[in-house]
Amino acid sequence: MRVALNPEQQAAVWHGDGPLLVLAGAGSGKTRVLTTRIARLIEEGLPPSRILAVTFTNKAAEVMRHRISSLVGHQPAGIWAGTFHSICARMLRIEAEHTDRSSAFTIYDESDSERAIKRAMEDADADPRRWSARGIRARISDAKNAMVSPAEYAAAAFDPLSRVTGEVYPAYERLLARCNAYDFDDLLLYAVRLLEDRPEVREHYGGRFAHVLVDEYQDTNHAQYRLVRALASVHGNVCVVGDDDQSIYGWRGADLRNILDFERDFPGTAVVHLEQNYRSTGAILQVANAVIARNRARKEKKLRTERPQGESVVVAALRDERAEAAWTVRKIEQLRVRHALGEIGILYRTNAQSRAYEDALRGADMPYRVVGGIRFYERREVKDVLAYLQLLVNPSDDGAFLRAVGWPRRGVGAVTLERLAAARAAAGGSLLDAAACAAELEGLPVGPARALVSFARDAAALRDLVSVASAADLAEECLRTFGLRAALEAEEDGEERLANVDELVAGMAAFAAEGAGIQAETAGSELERFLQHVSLLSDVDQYDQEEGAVSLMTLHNAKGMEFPVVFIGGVEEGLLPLGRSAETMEALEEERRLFYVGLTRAMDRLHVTHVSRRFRAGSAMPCFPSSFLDDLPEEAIDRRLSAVGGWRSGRWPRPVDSSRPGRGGRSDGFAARSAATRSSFTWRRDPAEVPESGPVYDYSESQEPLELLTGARIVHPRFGAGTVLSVVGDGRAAKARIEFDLEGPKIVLVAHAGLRPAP
DNA sequence: GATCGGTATTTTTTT
DNA sequence: AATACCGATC
Repeated sequence: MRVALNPEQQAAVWHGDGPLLVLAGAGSGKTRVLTTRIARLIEEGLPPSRILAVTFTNKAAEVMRHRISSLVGHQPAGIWAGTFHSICARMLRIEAEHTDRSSAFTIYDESDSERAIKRAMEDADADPRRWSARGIRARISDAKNAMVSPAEYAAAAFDPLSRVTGEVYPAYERLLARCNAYDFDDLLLYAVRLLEDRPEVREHYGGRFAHVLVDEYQDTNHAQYRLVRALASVHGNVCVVGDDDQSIYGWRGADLRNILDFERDFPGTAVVHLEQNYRSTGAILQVANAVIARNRARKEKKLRTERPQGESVVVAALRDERAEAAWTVRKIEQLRVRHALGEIGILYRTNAQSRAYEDALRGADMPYRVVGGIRFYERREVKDVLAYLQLLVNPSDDGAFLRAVGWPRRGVGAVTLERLAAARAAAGGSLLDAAACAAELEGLPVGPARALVSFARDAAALRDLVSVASAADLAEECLRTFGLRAALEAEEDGEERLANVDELVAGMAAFAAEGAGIQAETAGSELERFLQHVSLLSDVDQYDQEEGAVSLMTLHNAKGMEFPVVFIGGVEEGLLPLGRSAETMEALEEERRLFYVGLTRAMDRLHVTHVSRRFRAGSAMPCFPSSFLDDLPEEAIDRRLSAVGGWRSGRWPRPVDSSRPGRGGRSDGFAARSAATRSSFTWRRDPAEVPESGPVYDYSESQEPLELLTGARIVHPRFGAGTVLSVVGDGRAAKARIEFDLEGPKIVLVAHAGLRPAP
């Protein structure tokens, strides 16, 4: 094994038994350390099956397996490598007999879960008008990630929402158990329970895995921490790798304390710091370091690079998102001589931002790939087909039943389903069972009863084939038997949907051909394995970096990647940091880390853009440069100003941030331009400046933020013309009190009102 | 019981 | 802008 490693990396690779914490800065070669360490263990004779490697995506696990095999010269057969979720799912399948679910369980994604919550709310008599299923789902998810049981939750619930949640939570749990289903959070939760409550299971896995290695440890939540702790309790050989500066999943329950307290939780921990960056130029790193240095909650460190200073980081101010996208594409065209398109990444905060880029790229005939957005497996038609298949594998799955029975239309509507649910409540069993006996149900008209019985009969017949037929054949059979193909053909935009369904079937065939997911330990039908496989796929897992295509993705999805050329768009107050996150320090710092993650993806060239106006939620919003841009070291950046956008003076007006003292504040919500204490820059005319096209609405003239000051004349789409009386709050929360000429005084939410300046 | 059309509500980020 | 939900009509 010959790999060039620096002394710190070597220390991590050669560290023997006992806990190891690797604090690895961006681009410091942490994946390399992890794979080399595993390769070393294997070369020393440890069977791969005794290693557990947790990665953040399935893709990362795949890459890791590949690298290990090229290091040791053979496939690391039997190694457990995957995400927390897929590893837990696997464990729950194997150990199904120790749980109250069978190994054919369904995995509910967020939308399945929300539907189930709605049904649980009915069971718990929670008023659906008063409480949103979405909100309750989020609460329950938080509780599960923190490993709070329904009883514990209810006991601590005092405010009204918590009380309702406390009632829905147990009903939801019963419903999931009845459906033989787990939601995403359950996979972690129940796996931990299995390990913590069953000594024989814990000893089995603890003994089996001689080494546990976890990547991206800064993004683990409490349940994941407990899982690591339980597995490591037997041998203590746990190696975690992470960077507190790259923790970006706090909103999903990730707890920074896991990494900050690691040394305390695992006594005798050896710590290795990797601060040598091998990825980025000096300028890029200088900018990134300056940005992250502003965070208070972090372990002090400074990444260094031996690479040359390189090109300055370009900061460009553009007029709107179209100009931003056009500018980006122009730049890419210039860079194309030196860089393959596959070396270029465009990153942004929200998926909605991809649209402008896609339009511009398409217009320029430039190939691109978008990671994320509307996911393939979340498309309506794909989910519909999956529901049928799910029902074959797991007939207890009421969610799948409801989805399947509702499409295509077969004369079974809400009323019939209501009666069916009532019958089931009395008799027990699943909705599918109840449907099979629908003929005996009193008060049910013949039509619906017949439809239900025949549906159940078809499902039972197909179910008999599950153990013998291939997944793809079963899918085809489903499409035919239930008339799905015919229904899609009859739909107006059915062609595309049909194509997606065909792609799904092709995917099943490919899955079988690759033998993917075939694990000696996980028996079960091919269909069963396929379904569990796809429900845990992430966007990134389906992403194949292509030589000839630009990559577009959110900053979150870009974690762990690198590109020679990076563009980060929409670096504006309210978008990055997003929404109200500037209001609390924790949220603001997480947004800053997200920006930092984006900056550190770049190897050679980095571009940051912001605009002065952007369409959001249907209306044009004024935009100001992100406060994150305040900290950029002038000597490492190159400012560009397009003539059709940006701010002409070297001063940036922006909404007053009341949480930051020292800025001039006005009660009306906006800083006067003269009060903005920005330093002056020299703006350069940008060579790639975008020519005007089409009618241009010169925003900077007609609707500067000052226009929203008291006395400004505006036009509201519904209420017509009016005069601004006052403005309270800022960003998305800004509310304006406006005296309308015809309707009198009203308070409107600026973000939603779609106000225009009066002509 | 289905379908259509209106209105209300909504947007982070993802396993 | 896009979707979900609700109510009215067929």
